[in-house]
Amino acid sequence: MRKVFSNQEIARVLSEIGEYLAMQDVPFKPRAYEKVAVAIEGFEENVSELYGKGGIKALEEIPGVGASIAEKIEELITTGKLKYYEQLKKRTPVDLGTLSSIEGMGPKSVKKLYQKLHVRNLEDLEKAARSGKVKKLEGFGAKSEENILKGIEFLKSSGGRFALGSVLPQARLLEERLSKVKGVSKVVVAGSVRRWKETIGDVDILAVADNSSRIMDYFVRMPEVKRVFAKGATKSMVKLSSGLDVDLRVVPAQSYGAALNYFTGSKDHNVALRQRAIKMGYKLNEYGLFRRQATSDKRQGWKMIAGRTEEELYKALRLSYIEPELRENTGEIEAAAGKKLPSLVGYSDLKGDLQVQTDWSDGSDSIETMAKAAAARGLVYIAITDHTKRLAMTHGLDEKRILKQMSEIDRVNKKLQVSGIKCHVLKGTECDILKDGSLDLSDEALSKLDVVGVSVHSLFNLSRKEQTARIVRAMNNPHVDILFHPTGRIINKRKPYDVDMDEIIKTAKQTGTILEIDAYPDRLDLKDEHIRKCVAAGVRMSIDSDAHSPAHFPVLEFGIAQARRGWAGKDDIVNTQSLVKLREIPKKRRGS
DNA sequence: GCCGTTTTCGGCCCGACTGTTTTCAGTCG
Repeated sequence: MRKVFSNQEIARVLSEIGEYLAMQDVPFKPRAYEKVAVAIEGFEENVSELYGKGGIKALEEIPGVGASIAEKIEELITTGKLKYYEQLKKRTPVDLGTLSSIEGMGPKSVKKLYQKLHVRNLEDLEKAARSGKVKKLEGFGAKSEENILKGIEFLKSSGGRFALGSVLPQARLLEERLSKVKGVSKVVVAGSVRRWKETIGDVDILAVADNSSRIMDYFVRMPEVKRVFAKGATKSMVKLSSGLDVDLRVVPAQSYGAALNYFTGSKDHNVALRQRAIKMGYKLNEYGLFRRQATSDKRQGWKMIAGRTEEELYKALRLSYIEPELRENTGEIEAAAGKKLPSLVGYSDLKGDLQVQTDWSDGSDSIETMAKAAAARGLVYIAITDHTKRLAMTHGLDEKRILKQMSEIDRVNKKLQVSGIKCHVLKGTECDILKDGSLDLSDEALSKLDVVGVSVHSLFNLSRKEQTARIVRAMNNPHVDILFHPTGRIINKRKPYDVDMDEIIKTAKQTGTILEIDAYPDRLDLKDEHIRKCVAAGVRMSIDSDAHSPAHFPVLEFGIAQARRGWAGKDDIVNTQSLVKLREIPKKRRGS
């Protein structure tokens, strides 16, 4: 059978071609490949299937794909290989993906390190840096060597944990497939995936089956299984070719709830639950909740009183049901005992999206396409928030172009209305915060917009004091509505910049600035503990996709999960509001 | 290598920062 390429795989090949071309100082092409890689990664339809239906013509319809790249995609899909790519790789056979994921390492450095020191992968690089060879290279120095080691350290410290965004699709696929195995009545992904933790160590899957050997056989023989660590009647453990470890456990139906609870965790939550059970004279384990009972021969026995469902388990422990996102033993058990758990924002509560990029800057699609895609997902408004001129590489907008974009938005809104599509497009910006906290667009331009988002994209290394003052000043601009991705972190890649979040939250409260929960799975910024502080302080938040293509809107569920982990209710999130109500918020702040 | 409200050929990829340098290459957004 011919291999069906996922969009991610095609995108990875194209983006590596871009990096190889950048190594050789080829002008313009790297940007073309990089851009098309982003477009394909975010493309809604499977590109292989698209090719199957419409051939090379259909490929050329994809934004950023021209005759040359279409041919390359065709070759990759039909032969499983791409000669052009192989040749480039042969010239510099390195683990490009990993090496360039180190902050500060780009294609030129990778090339030089390979040519001078034969660095092919992370281990080679660490060895070379530790032995002091790197700093002796022309163009490198002590500081660069130190930064490389720091980068490696950071990569390792995020060690072995995968971003939820990459794990969840794999986990859902396994869940779906395992549930089709004969004799299986229930399959559910438990563990940190079910709690929507932002990074995942391994995947725990729970199944109820009348014949455990059948599902276990199927599990260890799946095509993507690279190694089988263990295989038994109730528990098997494997490693997938993606590097992910997956455990499967088969439990009896009457213990399903207790097992689900046990394997969902967190460990701290479970320990606290068991302590509560003991105090009540019970015993709690993965098989159920048990009450002590005298038996006829006077020995102690245990009678199971709950465990078929999680609901009955919590009820028997005299707790309200605790959502998986809250199970971290950070006060949820006490709150559940006192019936004081918050009513969390729901997965279908969002009415709009306040951060969306288009092809006016670094997005891949038009305003109209994005609006239609949002409408198809049930969103009734979106704000177009393209980058501003300071981010020149994204072709950020200046005052002149933003005026032009505003009239384009008017045109699109009219067109949507005529065709009966219920999604209103708001005029917005993702305006750069400059070094001193001033903004990249004039107040006059900002005053014309519906939604002004601001964000930091430069000078991540300012001192805590300077960085905080910079952002606080921006938030004090009366035109500013939202602070986008407030800490700037990229999960597993870049630390948040040093900023006093308590001060930011305080300023948000004073100025009425909304803080964003950027739902993009490698950002998830704000993180859960900040969200909880915002909820406590009465600071309102927005959950935005940061979509750069129509296929990105589904990431909103990650943002909602993050909000739930931060105990946020519907009213804490502004874009659960209707457009009419939403519009009142910024207006109030401007005193009009 | 792509693309067309400024163009089917000639733009696109700017500007700041870091670390290495002493005038600049590499990286990032």
